[in-house]
Amino acid sequence: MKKRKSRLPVIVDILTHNSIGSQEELSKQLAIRGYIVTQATLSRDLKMLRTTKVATDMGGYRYIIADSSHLSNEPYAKSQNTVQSGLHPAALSVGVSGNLVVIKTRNGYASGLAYDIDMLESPHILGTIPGADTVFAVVNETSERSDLFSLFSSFLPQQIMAVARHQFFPEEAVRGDVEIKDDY
Amino acid sequence: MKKRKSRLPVIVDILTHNSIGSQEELSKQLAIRGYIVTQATLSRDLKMLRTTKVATDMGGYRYIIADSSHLSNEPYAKSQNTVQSGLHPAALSVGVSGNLVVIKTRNGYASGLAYDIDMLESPHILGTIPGADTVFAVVNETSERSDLFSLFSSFLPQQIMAVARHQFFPEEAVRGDVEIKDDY
DNA sequence: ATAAAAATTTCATCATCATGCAGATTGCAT
DNA sequence: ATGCAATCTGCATGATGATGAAATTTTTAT
Repeated sequence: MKKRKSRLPVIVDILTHNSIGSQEELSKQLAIRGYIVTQATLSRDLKMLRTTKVATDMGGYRYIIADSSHLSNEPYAKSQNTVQSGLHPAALSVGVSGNLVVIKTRNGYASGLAYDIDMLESPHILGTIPGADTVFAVVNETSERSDLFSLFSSFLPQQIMAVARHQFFPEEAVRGDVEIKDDY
Repeated sequence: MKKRKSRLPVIVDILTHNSIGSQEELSKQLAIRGYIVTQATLSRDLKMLRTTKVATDMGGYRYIIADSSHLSNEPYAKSQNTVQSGLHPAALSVGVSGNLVVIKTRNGYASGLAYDIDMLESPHILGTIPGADTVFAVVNETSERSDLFSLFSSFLPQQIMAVARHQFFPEEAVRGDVEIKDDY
C-alpha cells in the first residue's frame, strides 16, 4: 500500500480542477478514483505538496497548490477533465511583456488556469508558473503576438481580451499605460 | 472596541516580518502591540486578508499573505508601517533579465517582499510571484531600467542595489550574465 | 437626537487539521 | 532469502481553526 507516488499527481489534478475545501472532501474524491486514504495521510500529502487552504471569493475555502515549479514536463499527462469548453471565468486580466504573458485570476484559481494552459499544449507556450492569483506564461520567442492573441482568446473571456488587445497589437495602440485593474 | 480597521494593517505587518505559525501566536504578537483579541476574531481577520498557512521548508507552518491585491477600498495600502520607512531587510540580492526582476530574499520572506512591491502600485510592475526565497517581478515593457533602479532603490538596501547597479545600467556594464537560480 | 441597520467582537462549540507512535510495506545490501 | 533501514500508513488524540448566536459599538437615515 505505498501509493503515495501515484497518489500525489492525482491530488494535484483534483485540486486544480475542483473546489476542494477540506481534507475529508479530498478523501472522497480520491476514493472515487480508487485511492482510499485517511485524513491523516492527506494532511501529510498536502504538506508535502505545499498546498494550502485559502478563502475564496464566495465565503468558502479552497485548497490550492502554493508551490510553483511544474514546467510542462507533464508528469501526469493529459488527464481527462479540463476546461476545454472554453472561456475561463476565473481570469480577471491579461497582459504581455516581452516573452511573458501575465494573467491575473481570482484568488486560488491561478494553478487551475495554468494547468489548463499547459493542457493546450500550444507550441507558443513553453511553460507556465502559477502563483496564488497570477499566472506567468513563458512564450516561445518565435511566436507572433497575433498568435498569442488568438490562443488566449480561445479561452479567456472576450471582454478581458478586448481590454488587453493593444498589448498584443502595439502598433494599433492608442497610447496610454496598461491598466491592470484589480477589483475585489 | 471596533478596532478591526486599525488592526488589519498591523496583522499584515506582523505576518510579513515574522514567522507566525498559528492564530494564537499572532494573538500574542498583537497583544504586545496593544491589540487584545481572541482567536475567533483572528480567524475572521485572516479570512478577510486572505492569508493562509503554508508548510515552511523545515517542518513548521507559516502564515503568508496569499493575495497581492486586496479589497479595493484599501483600508491600509499606503498606510503607516510596512515598507515606506524603506530598506527591506529580508532582501539579499536583486537582478534583472529582460523584463524580469529577480529578487532573492532570506528564506520565507519572499511573500512579504512581493506584497510590499505590490503595495507600491507602481506602473512599472505588472505583477509579482513569490517563491520560498525568490520573487519574480514582471516589468512593464515601456519602463526604463533607470526607472526600475529608482523604484527598487526606494526600498532595497543601498548595498544590494550597488552590487546590482550594472544590471540596471548595461551601458556601464562590464559584462556578465544574469544568474537566475531557483533553488528549492 | 433617535431609531434602525450594520458591523465588530466574544463565548462556546463544532469542525478540521497535525502528529506521535506502532505496525506494515518496500528497497537494498548482504 | 534474510536482515535492516527507510518509507508509508492508520489510529487515536491533541492542536488549531471556523462559526452560530448574542451582546455591544458604530454607522446611517430619518
